[in-house]
Amino acid sequence: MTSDHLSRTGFRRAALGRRTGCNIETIRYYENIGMMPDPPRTAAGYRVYDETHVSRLRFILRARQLGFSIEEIRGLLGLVDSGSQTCAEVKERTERHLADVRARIADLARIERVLSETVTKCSGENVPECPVLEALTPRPVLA
Amino acid sequence: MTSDHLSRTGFRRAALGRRTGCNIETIRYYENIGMMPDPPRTAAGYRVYDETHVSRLRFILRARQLGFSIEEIRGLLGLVDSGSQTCAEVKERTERHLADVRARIADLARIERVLSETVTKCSGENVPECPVLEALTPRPVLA
DNA sequence: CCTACACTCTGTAGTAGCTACAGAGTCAAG
DNA sequence: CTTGACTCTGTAGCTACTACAGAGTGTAGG
Repeated sequence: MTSDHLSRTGFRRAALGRRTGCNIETIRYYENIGMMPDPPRTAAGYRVYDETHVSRLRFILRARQLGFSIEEIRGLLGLVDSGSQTCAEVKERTERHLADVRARIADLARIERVLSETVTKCSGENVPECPVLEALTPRPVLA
Repeated sequence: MTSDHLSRTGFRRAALGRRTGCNIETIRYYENIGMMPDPPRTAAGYRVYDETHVSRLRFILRARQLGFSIEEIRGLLGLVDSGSQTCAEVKERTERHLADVRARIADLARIERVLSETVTKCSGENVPECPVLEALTPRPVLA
């Protein structure tokens, strides 16, 4: 690695992955779908990253950790990139996402309740009859 | 539709879909991946279903509603099909799945907490500064 | 100078669980 | 004999990655 090819602060994909905890294939994926900018290249075609890429990737990763979809993140990044973001707009988007998260929790909580209630009815013995299987086997409509 | 081709109780894909609330493409998908048996066919190649298919499909759909994965359902069906199911075995599998559901709830609850706490800090005004964006923008390590 | 090794490049395929479509065939009723 | 509703098949699309093959690059050690 010569300092001709990588500027004093530049580094490559593996280093970006190491600094952010991101899989290096994922970095390329984010570039392909336009979430990360196409970085400059060395003469040999190697990507060269700097601190701006670290920041942007961390933003994306943190948003993913908070359950934002790629499209939601793309929207947030678009606002920030254009400098047109306002707290009002971001708050609204976050509240929409939050509603979605709460809906998913409600779904899972319903599942959790049914499963845990059913499982308590299980004898846990070596018999073929099982309340779980009965719950999965809908009874005839008229019986 | 002649009664030569469809036995007295037989019906086709759209009818099976209607009776179970299942998308007809999904039925074919379950057959392709071996969750549903290949049904008999008419001379023209049309699938012919009966009540056994209704039961099995309802089992699958109900299990999906309870969050079981296709592979988990395949396992349960395998037990039932071989007649070797015991309450002990089914209970164990259900508890493993339940643990998974609870882990997913915990993940989402953590997300919900962070998002809702952050959103309460939002002024919601037409200013560019936003606590949500700050939460997504990791501060420098030494500052 | 050569080789070994670590890294990078690209395109592509696989994961889960469906869902949808194109283009062809079938069947019964009007 | 046409219309319309159904069916058939293979295949592609969706989300968000992850992994691999096969080729190229750059550097350190011998």
